[in-house]
Amino acid sequence: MRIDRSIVKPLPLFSKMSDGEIDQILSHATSSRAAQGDTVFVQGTPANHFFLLLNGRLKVTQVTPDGQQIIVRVVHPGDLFGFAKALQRLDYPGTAFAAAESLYLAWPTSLWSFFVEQNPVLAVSALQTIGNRLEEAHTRIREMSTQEVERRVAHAVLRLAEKAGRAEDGGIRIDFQISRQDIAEMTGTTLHTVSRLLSAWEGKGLVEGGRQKLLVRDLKRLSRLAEGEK
Amino acid sequence: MRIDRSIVKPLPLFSKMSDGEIDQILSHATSSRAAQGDTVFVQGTPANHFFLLLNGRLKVTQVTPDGQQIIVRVVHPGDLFGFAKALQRLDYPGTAFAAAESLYLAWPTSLWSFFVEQNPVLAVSALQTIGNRLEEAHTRIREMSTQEVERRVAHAVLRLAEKAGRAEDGGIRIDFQISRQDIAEMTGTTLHTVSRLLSAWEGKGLVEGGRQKLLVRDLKRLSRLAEGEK
DNA sequence: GGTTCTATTTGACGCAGCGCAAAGTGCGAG
DNA sequence: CTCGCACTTTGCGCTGCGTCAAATAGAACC
Repeated sequence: MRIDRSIVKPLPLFSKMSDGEIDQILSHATSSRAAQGDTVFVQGTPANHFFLLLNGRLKVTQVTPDGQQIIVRVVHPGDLFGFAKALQRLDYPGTAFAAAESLYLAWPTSLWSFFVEQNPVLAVSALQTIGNRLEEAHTRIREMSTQEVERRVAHAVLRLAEKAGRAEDGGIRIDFQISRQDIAEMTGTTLHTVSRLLSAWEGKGLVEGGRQKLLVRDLKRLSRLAEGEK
Repeated sequence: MRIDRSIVKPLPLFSKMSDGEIDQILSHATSSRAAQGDTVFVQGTPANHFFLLLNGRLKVTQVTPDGQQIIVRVVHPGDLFGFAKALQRLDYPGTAFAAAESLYLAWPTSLWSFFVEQNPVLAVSALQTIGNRLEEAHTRIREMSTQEVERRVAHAVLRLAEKAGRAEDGGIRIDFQISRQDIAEMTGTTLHTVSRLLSAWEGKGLVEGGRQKLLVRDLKRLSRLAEGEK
């Protein structure tokens, strides 16, 4: 399968690589399509591949031994994902599935060390990628430790708007299907509380709900709410 | 300043390097001592160095804009810390200070890319290090999302016992000064609740408290408690 | 040995948000 | 068009844990 260089060239991950290097890496990749609801990899299975999302949107979830689920993160186009091998793991720590029709590249994990050692720039980039992700995780921990639910949910919605927002008349549309349950799992609360909050916000004209849909009408006021101003 | 190779050789980070490579890296390092309470770096200041803890124990904290504090992590001997540069940041995201008399190495951040590109094995190791840290962060998020306070505190204490425990007659001593407040900041609760829990546990013979001290008497039962069995 | 400072304990009280339950609604399948 | 399912909304009662407040106890310092 032939993948065109121009597709990945704008991504920060590849920005410092020469055309030759990019081609070299792409020559080992296979591209795949995932329909909405399809899983890309499953928690606990051997981590045989690592991936790059070209298009669409994925949710990565973890299930605890006692059956509770959380959303670890949302994968946006351009993100590397599923590189468990770099985490010194043999299996995937979570399950990734498509929240929208998605297109992604896959490489065998066995090539990871090879790529990194061949191409130190990739190593530095990858390090930055994980670094960012670590920082996101710390942000989430900080929010969960210190903020009440309403602010956390507001922050989560704002991040979604920023990362997955599409301008629309009257606001910013979250560009994939997302349920109250999903938002609850991203913020450590219950779908009931999220529903109540969104209803309240809708009453104040901040957002507009819908089945698996969300439209942010007043970004400014939502931001203020997230910052703790009542 | 001359640092002997044998000090760092047993650390996983250096395990795959040749003596020559290790010497090369050490030749750029300076070693420092921090007395209890000293800060190694401060949140928001330019990240001019990255570090390796040889000895002692550090706490890394973050303060939120509204003055709330959380403990991001505890640094144990052998850990790299403060490599904000790899996180694509120019300043330190937190403050590190010594919870016990500590000894550490420091390198200018400007050498980071150089080291990584010179020495791909280091890159892979560093990636694994951050990967582990990311996983820890996710564990914490998962716990905060799904578990009630008692289990979270139990898990935190168990981790401390594992990473910083020293066998002692009658139990495992946490090997540095740690307050109820610290434990609260590690688990996202208040010092009051932690104090109440520890008192209750002490009554049941699980732990033994003290001012800034903690001794785990019954690891087994504490583990069961952490797993949710009452 | 007393004074002071900081850490810890403990009690009393209140409420944010969870659990439970039931009703409402949009959407896809047929 | 209608049926049925999955998602959402909303009400209500309860409780885990935070907040406020005050007492107690080590440690450090003079």
